[in-house]
Amino acid sequence: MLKEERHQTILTQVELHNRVLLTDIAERLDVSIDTVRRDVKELDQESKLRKVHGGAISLGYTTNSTRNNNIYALSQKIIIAEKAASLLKNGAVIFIDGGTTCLEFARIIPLDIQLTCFTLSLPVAMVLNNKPNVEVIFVGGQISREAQITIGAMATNMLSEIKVDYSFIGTGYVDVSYGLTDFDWDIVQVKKAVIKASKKTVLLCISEKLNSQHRYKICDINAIDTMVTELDWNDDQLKLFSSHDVHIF
Amino acid sequence: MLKEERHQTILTQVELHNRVLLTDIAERLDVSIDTVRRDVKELDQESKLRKVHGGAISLGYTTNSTRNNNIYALSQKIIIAEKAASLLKNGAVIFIDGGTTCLEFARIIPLDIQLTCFTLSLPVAMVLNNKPNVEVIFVGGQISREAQITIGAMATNMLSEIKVDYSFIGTGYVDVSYGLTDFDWDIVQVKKAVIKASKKTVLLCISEKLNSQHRYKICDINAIDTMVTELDWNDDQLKLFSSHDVHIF
DNA sequence: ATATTATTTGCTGTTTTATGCAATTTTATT
DNA sequence: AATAAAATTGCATAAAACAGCAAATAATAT
Repeated sequence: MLKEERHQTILTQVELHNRVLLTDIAERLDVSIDTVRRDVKELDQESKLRKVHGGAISLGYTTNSTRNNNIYALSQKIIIAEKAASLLKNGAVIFIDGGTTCLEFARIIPLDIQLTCFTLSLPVAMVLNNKPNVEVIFVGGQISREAQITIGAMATNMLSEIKVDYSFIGTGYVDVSYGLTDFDWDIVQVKKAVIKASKKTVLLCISEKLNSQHRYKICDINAIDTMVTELDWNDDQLKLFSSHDVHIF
Repeated sequence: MLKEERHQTILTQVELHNRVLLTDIAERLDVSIDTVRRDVKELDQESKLRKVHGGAISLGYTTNSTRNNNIYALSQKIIIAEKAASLLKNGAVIFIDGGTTCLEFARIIPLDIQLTCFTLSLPVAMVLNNKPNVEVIFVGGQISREAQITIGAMATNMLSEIKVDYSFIGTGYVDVSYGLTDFDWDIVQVKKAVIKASKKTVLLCISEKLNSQHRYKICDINAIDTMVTELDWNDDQLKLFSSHDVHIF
């Protein structure tokens, strides 16, 4: 039996049951426990699973609390959040969207800056509420279970009655020529309302979501005033956006 | 059973019930109490929960009262919450107030009951959002930092446009003859609006807050339809309320 | 093909870790 | 203060991890 086959079997078992015992694997593969131990050690070093005393567990199984997306994506979001935070001005009235990138942005807001923040995201509101100099105003309405934001007529209604200096939206899918899109109609509606309610709109966007589209349109690309990504843009790349009135950051 | 699995089970139980007894866990996992104690100790050191005498409690219950180090300190609130939950009917449209007692109530709502819940409390909304059969509608407005609820004109405005079957309010200070009071004017305003928006009002109240008053009046005692406390009331005690149209539970 | 080298595997003894039990101390409640 | 429950401590046992070694296997060079 080849090592690679064993590795494959172990990974399959881990995915299937969320956990395995070294003794079970050793018996099933008919190899010594030491071999299994060495296999699991390697797989652990390759970050394919997590080795624990007596066995191994699936990576996804580790925590149910803070959705531990991959670490790489998180670091990208933090880069974006830091860039966006540098745009903040004292005393501003802003809006912060839902989603993990915007949550990261909310977390990174300095404690000494004075802001009035509208939001429709429950986690964002919780985070902002711990900033001593931020006044939080929550946009009410029906709560979307997965997204943890308010959606629906009540939300768009309330949004139609407010005006903010800057909105920071973390919307999904951006195509230079077609504009911003999303796959959820309700979410598209609130995002449209948010953009309408803001004098300037800042888009927080991971580069991998560039040049992709979904079912429903939010707005044209030039409805965005500033786009923040994790990249350092060179002139060639910037040219793509040159015809649109978007500031790339 | 791997240690990691036990940890996960313990954490899940803590999230669900806010508190667990070491003896319960030991029985459920079929390990000795010492093992459970060691597990909980580790989880405490990892800040995944808070270990207390006899068990563990969920974080977020950092009630910074000095001697809240026993597992039964929450029991009054849980007794009230359980009583109140028994009043729930399938399909009802209800409102849930802020505060720790109401949060306890929200947590204890059975997973299988179908409800539409309005709330103005961020923690309550987060909890309800994890109940598969509860539709959550958040009352928007300015967020009160300490209370973690919405206050102000925006909130009372939105409340004036809704009507619920039952509201569960966890207001502070109750005096049989004078009525309900509180020391925060803004909170009094929203509570008044809530009572107005509900066909029936249920008051969740720890007995120690009975017969005390504060600056601002919320309503008369007979504006309350049902009062839930942690006590078993005898006839003598009930007589106090006999002249008012309040159902004591 | 054969010899040489490198890698893998299983075994041994040792060390570490996990677990349960009993005796003692601490804590909470009446 | 008295009592009962829980925490702590020390200890024994067993399981697992580890390190080193030698045989077996695979890879490579000659």
